[in-house]
Amino acid sequence: MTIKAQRGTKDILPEESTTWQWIRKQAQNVFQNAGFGEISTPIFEATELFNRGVGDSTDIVNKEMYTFCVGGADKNASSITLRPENTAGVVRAYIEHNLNRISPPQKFWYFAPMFRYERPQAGRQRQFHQVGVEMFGASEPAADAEIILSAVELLNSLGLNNLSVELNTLGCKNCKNDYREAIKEVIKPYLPDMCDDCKMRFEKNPLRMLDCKNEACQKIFEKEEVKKVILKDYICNDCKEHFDELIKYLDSLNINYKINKMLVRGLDYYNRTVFEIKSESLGSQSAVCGGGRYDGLVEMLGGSPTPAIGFAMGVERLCALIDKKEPEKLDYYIVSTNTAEAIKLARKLRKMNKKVDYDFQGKKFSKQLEKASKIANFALILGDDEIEQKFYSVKNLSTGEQVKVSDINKL
RNA sequence: GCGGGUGUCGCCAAGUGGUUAAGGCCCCGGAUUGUGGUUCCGGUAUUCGUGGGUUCGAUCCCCACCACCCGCCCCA
Repeated sequence: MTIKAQRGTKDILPEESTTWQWIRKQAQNVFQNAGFGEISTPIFEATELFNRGVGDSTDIVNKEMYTFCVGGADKNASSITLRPENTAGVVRAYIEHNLNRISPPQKFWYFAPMFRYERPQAGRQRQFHQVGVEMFGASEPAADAEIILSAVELLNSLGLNNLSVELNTLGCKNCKNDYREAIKEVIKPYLPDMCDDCKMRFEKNPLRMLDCKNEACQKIFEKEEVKKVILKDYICNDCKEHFDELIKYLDSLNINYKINKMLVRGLDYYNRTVFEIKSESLGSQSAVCGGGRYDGLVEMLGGSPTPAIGFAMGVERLCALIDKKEPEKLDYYIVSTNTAEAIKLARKLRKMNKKVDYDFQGKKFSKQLEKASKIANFALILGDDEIEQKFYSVKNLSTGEQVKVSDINKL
């Protein structure tokens, strides 16, 4: 039996890697132009970080974590977990390195693998990659706009212009509570008719009921008195103002968005602004980007109270939406019957920062040229005549035109 | 975790309970021992996801497992 890649993981081969490199480069441009610095945190963290950070009531923590006990019977045995998302780790690093000493806002971006033990399907793997940003120390609505803008800018730079942003506000500590209680109150009589998941959500995280796709549950949300509660603004004045201002910014930036009162999101740490960017063409795994504000998280993980906001995009899902990038061709393929000369020439040209390859297996001239035509823009012919008379024959492989060059620096 | 579908070469695929498992692309070699992308010729699966079972005999029938796909759940 040969060994295969683990379920839900895959190899990124050079062919596909071209597209990945491109995405990463676009992200780097867009984010660094906007003042984000790259941050890389370890792929595993103390399990407790996610339990506390992501939240005990989330599916991610309850059933999707890759958790290991290391240290065995040792007294120092500890539980570690492969990160299922990156926000908790970045917050941990922010606190650990006192990054609040930098004058706020502190802005970070990342491109990194994540791990969730889920049933794989299209657009969903056990090891997948997220590209995203986190920003600390700014509570202003303009910060929200800036974050959403950078998400949109990245998507645009990838050629994805038709995705719409869904937007909602969950309110702050105070009004979120009122809202939650009001929902529970009005739903309570119908609870027996709801699905098992919602019965559990009712206790643990009632707002999550709203994005249940179960028909019976949806019908309950359609009921007049329930709808009234959902649509009634429980949001406090501060939160409302925050949201209204954000919208003004988005309008002035001509960013398309749709307000979706049912948008809740699955991670516990969110408050106020939450948003999602979806694509029609991804089947059921339609979310390309998700994010929001998490003003309480830094404090909850032991830092000083610090407002924060961020988002993450699924790189594999982005890949599915954009056209494949062709790998760049070599500048030169050296066609030669003299390997010793070819190798020296290749070295020289590579030092001149040219992309160069050559044959060192003694293949026939015509085979070398054939190879050249597949992978390079020019064939650099270095045969006995050339070596003897000290020149190079340079053949343009798309036009067939061939010229003699005596000085290699003039290539 | 639940429901459904699929599984023949790197890729796309035909195929049948019975001696050697079509074809195309890609790849390799030759025609063309210093001029490619066209053409022509030739080569590449002891094997049909894996393991059992039924059978004189199974790629094709049955069972289990695995992987992938679609939906649910969840999320990026």
